[in-house]
Amino acid sequence: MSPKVIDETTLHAREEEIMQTALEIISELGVAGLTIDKVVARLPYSKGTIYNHFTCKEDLLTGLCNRSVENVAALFERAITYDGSSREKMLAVGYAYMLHSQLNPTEFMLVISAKTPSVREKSTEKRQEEHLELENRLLGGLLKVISSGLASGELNLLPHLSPAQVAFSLWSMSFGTIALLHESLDRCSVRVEMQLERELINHSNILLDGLNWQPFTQDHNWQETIERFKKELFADEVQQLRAQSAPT
Amino acid sequence: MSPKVIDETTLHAREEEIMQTALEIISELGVAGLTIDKVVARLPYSKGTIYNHFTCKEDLLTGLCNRSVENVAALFERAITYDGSSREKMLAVGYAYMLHSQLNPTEFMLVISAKTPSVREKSTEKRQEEHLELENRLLGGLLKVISSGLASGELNLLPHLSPAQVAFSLWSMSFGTIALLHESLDRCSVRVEMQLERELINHSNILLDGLNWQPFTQDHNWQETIERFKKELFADEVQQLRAQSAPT
DNA sequence: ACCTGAACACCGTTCAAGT
DNA sequence: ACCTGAACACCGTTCAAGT
Repeated sequence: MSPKVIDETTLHAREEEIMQTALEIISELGVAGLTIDKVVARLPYSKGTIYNHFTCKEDLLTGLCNRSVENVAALFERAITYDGSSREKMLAVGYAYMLHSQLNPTEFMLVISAKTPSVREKSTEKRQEEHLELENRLLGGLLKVISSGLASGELNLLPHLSPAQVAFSLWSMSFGTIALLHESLDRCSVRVEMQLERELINHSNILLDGLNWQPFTQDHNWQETIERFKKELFADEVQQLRAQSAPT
Repeated sequence: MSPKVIDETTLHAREEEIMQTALEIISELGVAGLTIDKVVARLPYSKGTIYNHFTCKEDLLTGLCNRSVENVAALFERAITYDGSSREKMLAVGYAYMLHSQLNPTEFMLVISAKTPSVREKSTEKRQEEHLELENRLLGGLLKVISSGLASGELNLLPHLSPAQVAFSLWSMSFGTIALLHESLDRCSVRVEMQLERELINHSNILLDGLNWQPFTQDHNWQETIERFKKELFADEVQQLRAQSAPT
């Protein structure tokens, strides 16, 4: 009999199905609760088939992580289309990052775990390279906004700072703020009084002032800018977030 | 026969021994490589005894995390004794955090993992409360420096920012920077050109400028301040770091 | 060429038996 | 009162047998 060959798109759809199921399990039971047995139990495939797609559990985690970073990149690319000053665009990117982390708390956690050496070391070379490419895509968006700020004269860098360093400072700040205020992390008494949206905007403004990026915090109505983000860029996401936090 | 009662200090010493062994295993094999079997194999106690000290594996991880935060707190308390301006003291705290993360990369990773819901949920109430206390001790140090900056007039806050928010912005920035440049995390092409010490100082300076904390970056020789940190505050730690990175 | 699931090795946790 | 380690349930991974 002629050996059956499964076409690419079926394979791809199944991979997507496996990842979606794994994500659901992690949302319910945490990363530690993810088990290949449980994935198999929820799908019409056998263990062996899962292992045809992912070489090991960690490879599956890296796959999920990449899927999430891809969604973030798409959101960033939408953010920088905002019709406003370069500093507003930069803030839009930070806001997009925050929205994504709120809408997908499990995925945000996952990206952190997937960077852990124990996960990374076991993942496929292929999926690791894919991850680097995706991160570079993220940074590309930031660098575009930084160049346009420099070109327009709104951003006046101190001489010792490169555009890449500026991008990195913004990334560090956003990541740190979101990670520490992430709902799935412990709250200490100081953190409980913090609201993620408010603090992220505060931190961004402090940093952008420190970078010498005009208009400065006092010279612009940033609350109005945020309102425009919500309407013009992220209407769908904001609605999802409201639906999610509203009690049934 | 009179039942034998084991005295407190012996128990405490053994707990320390268990944690030290667990930390060594994690350094060698990663968090995922930690196994109670492996701990037992390296110590003269049985499985049951380990479970007398820690209710489960996650409780042991939280114990390790707390031990690490305690060391950070001690380092912070040393940092704020620096004989200089309030802004220099603040920078000293950030520098202390960075030094700790470089000297104890495994512990830094561990603190992140221990905040993960899957770990936290299984830990003892007692150890979780201990964790909150320790974090408040950390923040207490920061708040002291902020008050003294406000008192001396070196720090001029915009009206909408509270001292707690300032402390939190500095914490987020340092945490984000260290986490993203941490040796155990993935490097993407932009990150490879970054040096942790240089970037942490850059980021702190940008943030402190943005907070309106004098003297500003251009008005002071910060490299000199760092050199004084190395000599006056952290001579031991800097030496350890050199010994660690020097090839044998 | 691809799928299946029994089989194996390993690990967290418990607890009856010992001192 | 405390320790021990055999025993159990569960999980990641493999691979011989099937289609």
